[in-house]
Amino acid sequence: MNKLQNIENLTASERLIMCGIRPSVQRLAIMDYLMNNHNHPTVDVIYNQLLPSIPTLSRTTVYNTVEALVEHGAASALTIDSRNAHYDARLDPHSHFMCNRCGRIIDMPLHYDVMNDSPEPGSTVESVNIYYRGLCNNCNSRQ
Amino acid sequence: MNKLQNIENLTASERLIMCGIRPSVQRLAIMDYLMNNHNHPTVDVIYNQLLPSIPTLSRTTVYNTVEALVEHGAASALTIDSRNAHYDARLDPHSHFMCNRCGRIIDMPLHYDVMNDSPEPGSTVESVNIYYRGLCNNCNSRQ
DNA sequence: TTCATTTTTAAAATCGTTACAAAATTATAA
DNA sequence: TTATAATTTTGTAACGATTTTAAAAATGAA
Repeated sequence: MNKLQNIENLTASERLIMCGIRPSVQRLAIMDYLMNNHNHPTVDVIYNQLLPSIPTLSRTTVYNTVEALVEHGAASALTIDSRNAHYDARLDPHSHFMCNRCGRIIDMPLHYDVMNDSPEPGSTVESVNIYYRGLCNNCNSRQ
Repeated sequence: MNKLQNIENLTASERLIMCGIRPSVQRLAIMDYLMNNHNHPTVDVIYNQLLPSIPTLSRTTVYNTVEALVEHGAASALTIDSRNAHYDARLDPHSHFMCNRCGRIIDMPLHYDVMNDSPEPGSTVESVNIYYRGLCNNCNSRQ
């Protein structure tokens, strides 16, 4: 629902409520993790990171929650990695780079006005993703 | 290997050879299908389309072949669809739109000089994909 | 032809994700 | 509060795309 201007400054709880998602212990933990770790985690990473603090957590809950977050505009799903989905709580326009060697995903600034493009008259663009691939600095310097 | 200028004008056989892939009946059929059908097919679509003419064809062969095509630069893989990979034999710079309702993938012109962007000093960009998502004209007009 | 190499094939295994139903939790209303 | 309904979480099973594996078939070289 990303309507208000500074949704980026809200707490996890506030963002959930603003997006129409009822907060629960699990949803708060997942939203909070995503907002404080801009590492574009997979479901499995989120699950394993939160397991110590929520020992009863189920993988299904993580799947359900990230699906709800994306559906309600509280986060977005990246398809840059064909193996599995990555999730991102940054809501401002930006793009992504994935290193072909180490798999790390790096945020990049977005220089283009991509939202105004359209494939054919009568179509409507709802979202745009720019995915760069290559070798990151680390992997490049290790020859 | 996409080095020569008009690789787009070559036959399937010529493109395979130029990319260092030994032509076989199956590889030729797959390369030819991709070059003549710009519908961004999945492995399953390719498999089912070619099965009538190559009744012994195996899905594994299609997987192996598209992997080789991508690896050697004779085609590219699209990760726009989280369900499964789509393949594209168009080698000139362009971007893609996927309709959220019907799933159709439409080619779009590329207006930006994305290959010159870089995530961090010392990194190298090997490929860029721009993925638009929304509703196509067809699906929009059906309310 | 014979032998080595490459390619194809089919079946099984893997793995991310989804479906499902029961258990637990939370909200509502008497 | 207590009873009841609705929502959420959980664990297991199912699913489906992809990968692995090993054997069979095809190809190339000598």
